[in-house]
Amino acid sequence: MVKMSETETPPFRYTAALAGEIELRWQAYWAENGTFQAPNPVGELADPAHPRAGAPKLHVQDMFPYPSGAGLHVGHPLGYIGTDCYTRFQRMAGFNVLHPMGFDAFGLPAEQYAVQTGTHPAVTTAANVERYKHQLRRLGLAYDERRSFSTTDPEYYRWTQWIFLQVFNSWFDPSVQKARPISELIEKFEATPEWADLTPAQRREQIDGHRLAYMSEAPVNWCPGLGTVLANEEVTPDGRSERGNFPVFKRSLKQWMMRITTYGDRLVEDLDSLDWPEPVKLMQRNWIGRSRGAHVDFPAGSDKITVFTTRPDTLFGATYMVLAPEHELVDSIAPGAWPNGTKDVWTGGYESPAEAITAYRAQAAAKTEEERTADGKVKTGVFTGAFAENPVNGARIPVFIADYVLAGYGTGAIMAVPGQDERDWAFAEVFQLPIIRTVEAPEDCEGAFTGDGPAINSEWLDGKEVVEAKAAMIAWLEENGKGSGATTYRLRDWLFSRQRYWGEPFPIVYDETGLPIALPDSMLPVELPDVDDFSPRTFDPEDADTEPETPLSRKKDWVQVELDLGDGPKMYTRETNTMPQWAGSCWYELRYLDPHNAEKLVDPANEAYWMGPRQPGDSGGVDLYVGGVEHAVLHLLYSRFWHKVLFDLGHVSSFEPFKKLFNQGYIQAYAYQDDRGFYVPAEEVVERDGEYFHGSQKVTRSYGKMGKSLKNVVTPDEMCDQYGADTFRVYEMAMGPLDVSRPWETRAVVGSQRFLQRTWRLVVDEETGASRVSDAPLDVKSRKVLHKVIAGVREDMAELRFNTAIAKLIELTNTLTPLPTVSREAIEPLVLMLAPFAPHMAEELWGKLGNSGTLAYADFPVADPAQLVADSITYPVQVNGKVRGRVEVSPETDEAEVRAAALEAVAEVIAGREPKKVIVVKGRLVSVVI
RNA sequence: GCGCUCGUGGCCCAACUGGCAGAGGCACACGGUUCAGGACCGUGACGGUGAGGGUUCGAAUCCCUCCGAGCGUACCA
Repeated sequence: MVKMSETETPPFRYTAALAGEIELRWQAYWAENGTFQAPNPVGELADPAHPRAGAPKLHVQDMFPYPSGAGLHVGHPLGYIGTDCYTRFQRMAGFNVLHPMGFDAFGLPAEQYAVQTGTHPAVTTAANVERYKHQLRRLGLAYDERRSFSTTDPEYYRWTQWIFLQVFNSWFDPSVQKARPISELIEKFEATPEWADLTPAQRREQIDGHRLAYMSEAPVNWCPGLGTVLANEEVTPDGRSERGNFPVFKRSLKQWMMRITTYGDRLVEDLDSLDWPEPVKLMQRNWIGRSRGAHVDFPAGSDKITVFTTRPDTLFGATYMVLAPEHELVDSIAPGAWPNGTKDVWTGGYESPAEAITAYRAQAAAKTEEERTADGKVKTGVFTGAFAENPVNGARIPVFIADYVLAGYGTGAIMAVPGQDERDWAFAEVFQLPIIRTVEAPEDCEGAFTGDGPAINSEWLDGKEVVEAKAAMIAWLEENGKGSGATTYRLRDWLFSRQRYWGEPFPIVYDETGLPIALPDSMLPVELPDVDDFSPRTFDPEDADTEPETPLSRKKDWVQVELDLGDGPKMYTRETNTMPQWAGSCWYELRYLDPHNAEKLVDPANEAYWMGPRQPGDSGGVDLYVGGVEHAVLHLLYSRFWHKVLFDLGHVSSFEPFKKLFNQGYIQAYAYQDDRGFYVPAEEVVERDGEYFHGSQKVTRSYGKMGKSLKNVVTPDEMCDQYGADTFRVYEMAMGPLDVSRPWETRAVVGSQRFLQRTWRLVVDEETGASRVSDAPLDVKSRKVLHKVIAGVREDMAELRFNTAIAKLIELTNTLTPLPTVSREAIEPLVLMLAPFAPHMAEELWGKLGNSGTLAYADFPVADPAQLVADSITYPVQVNGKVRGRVEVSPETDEAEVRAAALEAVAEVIAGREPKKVIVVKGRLVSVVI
C-alpha cells in the first residue's frame, strides 16, 4: 500500500489522490459538455455546428460486453482502452470519430441467477449494466453515451424482431445469389397452374419452405442438462455444451432455422475484401468448409446411392462404397443373407447382414465422440451384403457401413478410393479390399497417394493431370446422366430457437393450421412477459429421451392471444421459444449509428456516412472492430450473414459489417497453489530466490486466466484507487503490443505512475501548484528529439503500436527533465501527445498551460520535417562483417565521399590490401570486404 | 496428427522489415538527497537473439531441420 505522510508529500504532487480528484472533475466535464458526442449527417443527432461535422469519419467499435455480475477485472478493458487511445488520437488528427459502447445483456447467467434467487433478470441486468457503466466511466473512456443501449431494451429488440421478420419474409434466389422479398416468390408461384389446385394451407407450407427463417423438424443438438437446444457452433467437439459442459444429444425436434447455408459462397468469397487477421479468415473458411467436386450416382439393385466426392478423377479406383451407419438406404439395400464369397472379416461374425448392421449401429451409437476419436486410427465397419455398380466401368463393388463416414456431411455416403485416400486405404487394409492406383505415385510412395500426377488405370482419363481429369470426368458424368458437378459445405443451417426465458421473443403467432404467421411491424416489439418461473425445464443431463419445455409456454394468458391480423379478431397461439444470445449482437453495429430512430433501423444517410463503401468494390463496414479471437466463428459469422440479408433487401449500403478486425491479446495472471492444491490469494504471495511463498508456506505458480476461483483477480477499481485511472491506462498500453497476451504485474504499474509524475512535475510546481513553464525557446538538440518523437508517435498511433508510442513519450520526458528551464515549445506537444493515454492529466495540464476548455479537438502535433534531418551521420565501418571504425559526415555527403572517408578510417585494418567490394548503405553503414 | 503464431538481458518488451542488438518499463547495484523508509535526481551492470545448418558483404529478421510454448482443428470424402 502506498502511504503518504501528509507533512512530507508536496501538496501538488501527482499522487493517486490528486489523480482521483482530477479524473472525477474531467469525467464530469466531458459528460456535461457532451465532449465526445459525434454528429450524424441527418436526424436527431445531426449537429452542423460541431467541430467535426462533415469531417472524414472514423467508426471504431469494441465487441460489447456481457455485463456479468462479477464486474470487470483488469483484463477486460484492455481492448476498450486501446480503442479509446486510438480514437482520441484520430479525433485530434481531424476525424469525426464514432466510438460507442453498449451491452449484450440477454443471456444465460442472468437467467440462472434469476432461477436461484427469484430476482427478475431485468433487475439483475440493469444493475450489472450500471456497474459496468460506472467502471468504464471511471477509466475515462470517451464514448458518445447518447448512443449506448442494451440488447434487452424493448426499443432495441423491437428492431431485432424486425430483422427477424425481414429474414422470415425473404427467400434466397439462387439465380442472382441474393435474398429477395418473399412476395416476389409468391407472385412466381401464383403464375404456375398447380398453384390453383393447392389449399390455402398447402400454399402456405410451400411458401414457408422457401423462407430464410423457417421451421424444421430436423436433428438438432438437445441438451437436457440445460433444457434447451443448441446451435452446432455451441457444441464442443466432444459433444458437450459450450456453456455448462453438459452432454448434447442429436434429437429430431421442430425448431426455427436460418438458411445461412445459402450464403455459403458469399460468406467465403467476401472474406477476401476484409482486412482481418488471416487466422480468423481461415477459421471461417474452415467452418464454412466449402468443397467442390461432384455428385455421382451408383446403382445398387433398384436403389441409387449418391455420393459426394472431391476427386471425381479417381472414379476408376473406387473399389468399394461406404455409407454412414444412419444412412437411409442401408436397410433397403441389405439382402436377407450374406452373398456367396463374403469374406469373414466383412461380416463382423454375424449370421446375416441385418444382424451385423443392427449390432454395428448399436456399437457406434454407444461410443462417445471421445472414444471415436481415440480409436480413430483403427477403421471399423461391416458389409451390408449389397453391391453397387461403378458407373464408369460397371465394376461390381461391395457396400459397407462405417462410422468414419459421417451422416451429416455431403450425402452421408462415399465412394472409397483407397489408392488416393488415406482413410480409405486404412479401411481397405483392414477389410482386405482391392486397391487400384489411378494417379501415378512416386516410386517410394507407400500407402495412399494424395498428390498431383497423371491419371493411370483410368481408360480415357489416362495421362491427364488431376485438375484436367476432374473437369473431364464431371463433363462425362453430366453427359451420361450419372452425376454432376457439385459443391458442398460443412456449414449447416443456423438453429435459431432456444427454450429459454431471457431472450428476444419471436414476433410469430400460429393459427389453427399450426403454421407460423408473422406479426405486422405495428405490433412490435413483442415484449417479454413477466413470469413466475424463469427456468426451462431441465432434466437429468444424461437422459436423451426428454422434451424441451419453454418457460414462456407456462404463461398461458400470454400464449393465447386475440389479435386482428386482417380478417377480424381471432385467437392465436404465440411462439414460446426465444432467440439465441447471438441475435442481439448480430446487428448492433448498425443501431449505434441512429440509436433512437423510431421509424427505421438506421437512416440510410447515416448508414452510408458511417459504414458505406468508400470506393468501388469496398465492402464498407466498421473501420476498426476490436475484440477477442474467441468470436472468430460464431458472432462474426452470424453478424456477417444478417448484414448481407439486410444488404440484399436494400436496408444497408455496406455488404460486410466489419471492414477491419483486430484481435486484442489477453491479460493473464499468475495463480498460486499450496501443497494441498488449494489456491491462495495471489497478492499475498512473495518471491524469494526464485521460489514463491504464502506466509512461510512454499507454493507453486501457474499461469492462466484471471478469475475468482484462482484467487488472482485484480480489478480496475483497485488500480484507480492505488494509482489513478491515467496510470492504469498508461500501464496497460505500455506493457506490450495490443494483440499480444501477457501476464499482469501489479508491482510494475509504478513505472507508469513515475512517468506521469515526472511529466506533471515538468509543468507544475509541486509546492505551489503554479506553472513552471517558460516561453523561452527549446535548445536545438532537444528540439530535434521533440520532432523525432512527434513523428514516431504519430506513426505508432496510426498502427495501434501504443507501447512504442509511450516509450517515445517517456524518452521525451526524460530528455526534458534535466533541462534548466521548461519550455512551452516542448511541453505543449508533449501534453497533447499524452492526451490519448492519460486524458485526465493531459486536460488538467492543458489548463495549467493557459488554455480553456477541452483539448479533445486540439490538433495533434505534427513534426517539422526540417527538424527530422540529422546534423551529421555516423557511419559504422565494417570490415568483413566486423565494425572496425566510424566516420562522421554531414547528411548531404555523397556516396563516393562516404566511401573514401570510410576506407581511410579503417586503413590500418585493411593494411594496404585491395578491398574486393565496398558497400555503402546510405544513412546506415559502410561494409568493406577484403 | 495437421494448420497458424511465436521464442531477444532475471521479467514485460524495442529494433526503420536484411544494416552498429537496445527505445521504454519492472527488478537489481552504487552515489546524491533524506533522521529513517519511501519518493526523487544521477550513474551502472547484465544478453549476442531457443539449438543447428544455409543464403548474403552483412541475419533477431529470409530458407531448411530440430526443440519448446500458445492458439485453432480433428476421419468433411
